[in-house]
Amino acid sequence: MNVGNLVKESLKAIPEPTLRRLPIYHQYLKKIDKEDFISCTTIANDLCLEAIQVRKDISLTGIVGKPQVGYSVKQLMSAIEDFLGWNNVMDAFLVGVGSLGSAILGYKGFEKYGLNILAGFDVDDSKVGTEIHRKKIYHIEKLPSLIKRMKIKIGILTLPASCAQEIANTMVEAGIKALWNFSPIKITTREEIIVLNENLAASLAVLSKKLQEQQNRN
Amino acid sequence: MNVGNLVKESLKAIPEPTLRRLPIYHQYLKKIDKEDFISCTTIANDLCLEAIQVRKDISLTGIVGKPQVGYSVKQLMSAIEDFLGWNNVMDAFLVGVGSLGSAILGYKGFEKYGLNILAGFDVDDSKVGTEIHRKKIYHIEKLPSLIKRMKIKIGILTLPASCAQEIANTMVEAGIKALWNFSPIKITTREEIIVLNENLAASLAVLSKKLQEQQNRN
DNA sequence: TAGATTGTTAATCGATTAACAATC
DNA sequence: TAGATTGTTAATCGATTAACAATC
Repeated sequence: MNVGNLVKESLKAIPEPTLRRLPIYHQYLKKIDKEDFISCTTIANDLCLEAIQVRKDISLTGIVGKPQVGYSVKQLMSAIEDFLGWNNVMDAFLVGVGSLGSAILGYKGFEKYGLNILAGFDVDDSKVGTEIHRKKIYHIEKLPSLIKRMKIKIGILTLPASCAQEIANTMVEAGIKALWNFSPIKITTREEIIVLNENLAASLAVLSKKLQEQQNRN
Repeated sequence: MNVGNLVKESLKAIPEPTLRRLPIYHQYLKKIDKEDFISCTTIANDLCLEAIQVRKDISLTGIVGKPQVGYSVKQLMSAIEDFLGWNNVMDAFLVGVGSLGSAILGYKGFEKYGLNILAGFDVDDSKVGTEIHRKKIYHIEKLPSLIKRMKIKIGILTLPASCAQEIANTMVEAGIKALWNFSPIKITTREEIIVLNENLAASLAVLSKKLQEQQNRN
């Protein structure tokens, strides 16, 4: 692969399915890091995937393996970390400190994955001013000014359906560039803003419909 | 469409992207249910989708619209409910009553979406015997016998990476047919078991990589 | 009727999978 | 060297999108 291709390659967006599998490879490699080298066949077998798919995903991170040997586990892990930006931790605000919001505030794993939740926001005066899992909770009124002052780019929404879109709009106006939305409603914004809608009802629909289909088959 | 096609159609699995969008249409329709009829163009515009995609999704639920008028909002909502089985509530057990597990135990929305979490399970003796959000917490030892006795088909995993696979295996042996996994590791099982892996690291990878790409573009 | 909308068949696009050459 | 594995190009498959006929 020549330099021209590399440039072209880097301009092409990475397929979303690949992005979703890379952390799974990393989680898997963590468990088996006694081994020096691993082949994509082994990874695929253990994760119920196709070897060719693993190989293609890995090639997108830019790492090269050794024929007859496989990939260096260490090298592969750190290539995934670099590729996904886990070494450049980004700050985020979380809005809506209900039970799901609190759980996410307290999740220790995010910093390893490049995300640092700085603070939480809520309208509930009994929460404002307290700390939850060591993160300060501010009144939602302060959200726009703090987003601007601290140049926060990522917002996490754990809000009721009724106000999620409105608060999302406020945050985007204040300069937020990416929204991770756990509210039970789809958030829509200007095209250039990244929105990732995590919809529990959507996932549950997949689970229960597949279960129905499975039960009907027998 | 004749009866033969209907039968053929019902045997074909519904595409997963469609299953994920149907609940989003429902959440959207709830907000605007003053209107009698709605066109797929309107739905698509409001949800940033393509009209043809909405039309195709809707057609898979079996509902028919009226040319020049659109779809009856009421009819469409109840068709989605029926199609996704929201009227046949299924029981589930949740394993791992940490902060995420507790949040999910307490989420009121699931019953509307056809899921009733009956109880929680944990190894922590300070939790066993208590109630969290009105759900009893049992020791994980009792999991297999209760799954068998109550014929539970759905398990929700909110466990640390270190024990998630092992407990999943136990549950499948006891008769669980579907696993909804929030643990930070991919769960693999026998082919006929439905597994839905919700991996926060995977989602975060999509969000942060897209944000990187977006920032590099400018 | 004219026109807007649905329903269906065909074309396109992107991800997965297959085939095979390159490598150690 | 032979053989196992990677890397790359081509084929396949499924979802999205386009085109257009059917409908009220």
